[in-house]
Amino acid sequence: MRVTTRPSGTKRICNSREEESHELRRGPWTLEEDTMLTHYIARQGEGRWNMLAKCAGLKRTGKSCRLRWLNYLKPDIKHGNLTPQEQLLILDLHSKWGNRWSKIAEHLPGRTDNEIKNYWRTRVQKQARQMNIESNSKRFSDALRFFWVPRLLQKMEQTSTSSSSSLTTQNQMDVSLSPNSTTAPTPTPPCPTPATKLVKNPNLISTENLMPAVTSPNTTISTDSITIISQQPQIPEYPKSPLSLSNDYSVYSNNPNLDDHCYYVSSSSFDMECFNVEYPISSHMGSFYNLPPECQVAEGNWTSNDMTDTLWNNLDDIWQLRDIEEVGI
DNA sequence: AAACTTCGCAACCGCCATCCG
DNA sequence: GCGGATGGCGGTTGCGAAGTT
Repeated sequence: MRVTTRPSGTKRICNSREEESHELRRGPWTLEEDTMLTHYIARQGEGRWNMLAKCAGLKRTGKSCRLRWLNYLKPDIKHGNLTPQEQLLILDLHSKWGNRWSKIAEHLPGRTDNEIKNYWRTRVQKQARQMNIESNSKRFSDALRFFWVPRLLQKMEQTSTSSSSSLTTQNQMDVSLSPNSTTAPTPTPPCPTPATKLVKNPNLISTENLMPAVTSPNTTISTDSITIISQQPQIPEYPKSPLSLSNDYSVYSNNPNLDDHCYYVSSSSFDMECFNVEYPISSHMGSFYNLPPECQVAEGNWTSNDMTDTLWNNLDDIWQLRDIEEVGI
């Protein structure tokens, strides 16, 4: 099949079996086309897209109609920016499943695989480029864990404090913790996040034997993992294992019962105002909490080049310390 | 203000799996 | 079992908008 693009936005499909070679439109959909497609699906339902395209009088391929419907016209599609909760969930799920966009999209109601894929490529991978590292590398996943995730959690908190009732509607989250905590050395929160607290749910597994005692009011409980679980819909196969924006730390491999120790904060008792963020703190993370003042950045510019340079330098220090510990020097 | 660059995202493409006659 | 039609997925492209020089 030969395809020739035309300036008019249509292309001629030359097919030996289809000598009538009708014009097929390409490019952006017009309002009229959207209306035709929407009305047709409202009457006849979706599916059989090639047939649908013809019957609806659309000069589009079935695939194009399907894509337009699923990614844009379908009534339950959410438009607009991804919320911090959704972003966090994407980071989480991508760390588990990789580029399985449709699978990830299943856990974000109203969001399409295309949108998530675009988010990853334009935002997340951009960050990796700025840091001059591979987006699928361990270093980058560490960067996500140590800086991006806390940042998103901070945004979530800010959002919740400004509209505390919003959590009862969309995107209710659970935070699950792995037990592999180490006591943080009375850390100041990682930049630029203020300290937040974790709410323990007494109705669920007691964490007293899982979490080291907190040593001061400003101490955050630490963990190597944060899992955000979308509550709607409940999807059985959602992994309950402790999360892992990067999960190759030895503490994981040394703990075969990790799942047993995982605990969940019920969304019904989820109080964002005293929501406790667990920052990933390992024993070598002391330096992480002694970040220089320049790390304290204002809202909105944490991804600037200066910022990433600073963060990156600190991550380098952390990794060096980790390497030294692992090698036992 | 114009030229240029970067960004964000809708849409397309190619491949693969499944369905169905 | 075979082959065409269809649907679904992940990767890529093209273009308008926004930002920068």
